[in-house]
Amino acid sequence: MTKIPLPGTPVRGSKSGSPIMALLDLLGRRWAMGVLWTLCDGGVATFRQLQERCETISPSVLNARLKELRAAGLVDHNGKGYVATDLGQELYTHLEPMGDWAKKWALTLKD
Amino acid sequence: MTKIPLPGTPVRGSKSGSPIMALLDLLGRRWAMGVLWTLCDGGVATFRQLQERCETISPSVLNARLKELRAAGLVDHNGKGYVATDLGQELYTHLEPMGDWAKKWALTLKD
DNA sequence: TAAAACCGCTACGGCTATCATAGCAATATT
DNA sequence: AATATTGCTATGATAGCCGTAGCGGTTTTA
Repeated sequence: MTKIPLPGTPVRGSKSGSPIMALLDLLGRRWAMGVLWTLCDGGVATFRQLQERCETISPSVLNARLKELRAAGLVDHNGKGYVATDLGQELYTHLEPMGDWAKKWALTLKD
Repeated sequence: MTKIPLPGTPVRGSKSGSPIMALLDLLGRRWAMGVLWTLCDGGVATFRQLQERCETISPSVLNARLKELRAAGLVDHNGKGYVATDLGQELYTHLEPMGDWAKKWALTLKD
């Protein structure tokens, strides 16, 4: 079982666990942002639906990321499936503009 | 040598390499956002200065991330040291608000 | 009521990424 | 000529990730 990075506990880049470093540690794991993105972008989803939406994620990693995101209060599981919490949605509003930025980025790289 | 995720090439979560998935793959690597953050937040830095600022990053990983970020056009090296490009700075403007958000997040988790 | 499908996972073995530490060749400084 | 600084690279250990298979439980279908 992996250690879950939370503010106030030692994380990568900050022994005291500064909030931003804890966040970057949390999100800087394979599929962490992808799962949050997929969940916010597509709405409620069961474990297996999430798996499908992510196309190539393995269940063990999906499970690990979900545990972390839940512990961080970004994702929750109501009886029906996994959902982003208000906190998670709020973080997503910062993530979302990166979608448009990425398109521009793709064009820039063509030259 | 690791494959560098760029839009248009197969990446995690998208075989066609959709821009956002390429970006999430690029940034979803250990220290990727941390390096960009540290560089933008603290200004130009030599390899070793970056290493110090990141506190616990190993030179091999720093080197790997720098290669990727340079290939992605987010970071560059002028004779003096490493710098974020205009593109990199622009992406950072989307990253930066997460700093404040993270502080709020830290408070929320205390309850 | 029995079969089929779906639920959230977990186990496994193999590969890749990351880690900390040491050190090297080249240039700049003293 | 010696020292310090530059950007890395080598190494060997550990942790993370991958794909596949499948389990025990609930819900839906025939």
